[in-house]
Amino acid sequence: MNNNEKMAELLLPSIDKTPDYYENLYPARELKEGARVTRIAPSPTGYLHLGTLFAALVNRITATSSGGIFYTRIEDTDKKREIEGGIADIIDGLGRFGITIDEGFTGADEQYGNYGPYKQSQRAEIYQTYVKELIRQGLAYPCFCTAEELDKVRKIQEDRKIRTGYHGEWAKHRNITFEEAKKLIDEGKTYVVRLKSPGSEENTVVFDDCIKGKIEMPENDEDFVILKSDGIPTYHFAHAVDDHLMRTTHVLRGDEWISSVPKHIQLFKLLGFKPPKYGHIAPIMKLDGGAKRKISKRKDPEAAVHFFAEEGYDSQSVIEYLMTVAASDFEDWRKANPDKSYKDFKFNLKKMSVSGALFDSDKLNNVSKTVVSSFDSACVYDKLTKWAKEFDPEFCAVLTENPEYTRAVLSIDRDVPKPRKDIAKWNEAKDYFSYFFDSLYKKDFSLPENVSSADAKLFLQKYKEVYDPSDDRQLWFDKIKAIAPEIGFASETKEYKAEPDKFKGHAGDLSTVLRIAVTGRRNTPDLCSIMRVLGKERCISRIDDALNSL
RNA sequence: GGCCCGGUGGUCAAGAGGCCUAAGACACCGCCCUUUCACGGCGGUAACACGAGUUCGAAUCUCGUCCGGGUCACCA
Repeated sequence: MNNNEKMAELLLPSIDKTPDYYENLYPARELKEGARVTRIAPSPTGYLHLGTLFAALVNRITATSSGGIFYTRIEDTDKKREIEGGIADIIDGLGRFGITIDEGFTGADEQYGNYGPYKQSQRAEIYQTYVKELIRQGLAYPCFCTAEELDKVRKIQEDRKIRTGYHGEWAKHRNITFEEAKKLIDEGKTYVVRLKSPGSEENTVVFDDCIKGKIEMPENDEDFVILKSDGIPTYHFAHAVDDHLMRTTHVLRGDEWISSVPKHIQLFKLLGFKPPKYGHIAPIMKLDGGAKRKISKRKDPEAAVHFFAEEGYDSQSVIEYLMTVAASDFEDWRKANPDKSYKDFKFNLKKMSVSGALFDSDKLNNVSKTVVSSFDSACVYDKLTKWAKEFDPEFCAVLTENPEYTRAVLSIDRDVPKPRKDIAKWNEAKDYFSYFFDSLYKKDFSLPENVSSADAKLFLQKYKEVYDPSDDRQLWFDKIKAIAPEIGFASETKEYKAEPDKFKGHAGDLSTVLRIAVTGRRNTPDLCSIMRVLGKERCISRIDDALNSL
């Protein structure tokens, strides 16, 4: 045994497998030419974040459109930051947004597939096998520096204004001998394993990013940590081993990773792996004061995807919005294919924005109105009551008290060829539909400026006499038109516009009076339909109420 | 500070040396349609960060300046 081999045995005595074992265990995937294998590798340190959802979407659609595989892997190598229920929240969250998972974690405790386990804490032995091999080849070594020592070194480097980090002559244990290591271990000292980087800052590494294009950076010369003192690898090392063994073809991740690519490429090379294609996704930004910054879990409510559920955005709306952010040509496609699933869109990573886009809630609302307008009333009933049940139980009780009635309310101007685009999120619904429910109804009889209270009363009086709930839309309005001239209003808007001085207003103003009397507001969907749903009794009583109050 | 990346209307963006007198979408404004509102249709305000250079010609290529973002852990 040479010294490297002795070192390997000293540090990882219990590892008895070799990389070959795993290479055979996880053979190349049999997929058709061009199929892309992608993944999302969240760490369960918090709840599902907008950025994670966005990355998942991009990975998902990249796999889908190439006939490939999209899988999930849990990166739980940092036990200190892990939170309870984190995995479930992330995986279930993706499910709620319709992101299907082909392989890997499909639930908090469920994993599926031939390339597992898909949780890094269950893969310690695999990583250690590869670390052992690196040590054997003299490409990794133990480092016994404490955090304090490392701090001190960095201070010195800062003072001397030289590049900080554990590299070159600053790599204290780079050439540690077997005997020295053994002595320190026998003394009970803890250590990490570092890569013995053969790189030099003088060299440049070039890679072609699927999203950002060609990027050049200095080669990595830092002896970064690959195995932490607890025997668990760092992200960098786990990424190389996992994405190789799981046969990932495209690593599409947040662009905060871009600066570590030289490390990763070096690792792949040293381990004898073929590097995947990288694509670095620009973050979704937010305006804070005057400054643009990455949307943050801690500061921004909309960073946690849960926020959208609370607001009552349909998951489709959020996905649709995210697609417009992901692909600059998506909106044109959508216009041409209004009824297709976004999954049929030919997604091209090259069309992705290179720099971060500001989160635009106006745009989200606009997109969402279109999405919601495509739902029929039965669908809206289900979605709305489901939302209300969780976030506004009182409203839910009101909605479900008489389901047939609520369905009729929801179908107004909806189950028609050109449905209204008026609701973006369910938390707007309570106010929007309030006048249909006596317990929520708030009367407000403020009249338009050109209608006197006397004329309004006169009109309502006359209208009551001819009101018939069975009238169709045409007849309904004809009756209002018929009354108009009797109180000095024009029957036709054109008439009024032609000679405004001859009239007090037009029939439209009178319909507004009726609208105010019946619904307490000036703007509503089609009043005739509303009155029909409201029923004669309620309409008459509200008109009477208005008559008394005006 | 070092290293990366990026700067086109308020926002998202098309744009690959002449097709740019710079698309489209959201927001905003006006008009039309109209029982109100919304939808829809038509129109409008509004942008190539700055300075040099290359070129017959630059939003597009080069350099510099400025500004913004990311990253420099036993975190991912």
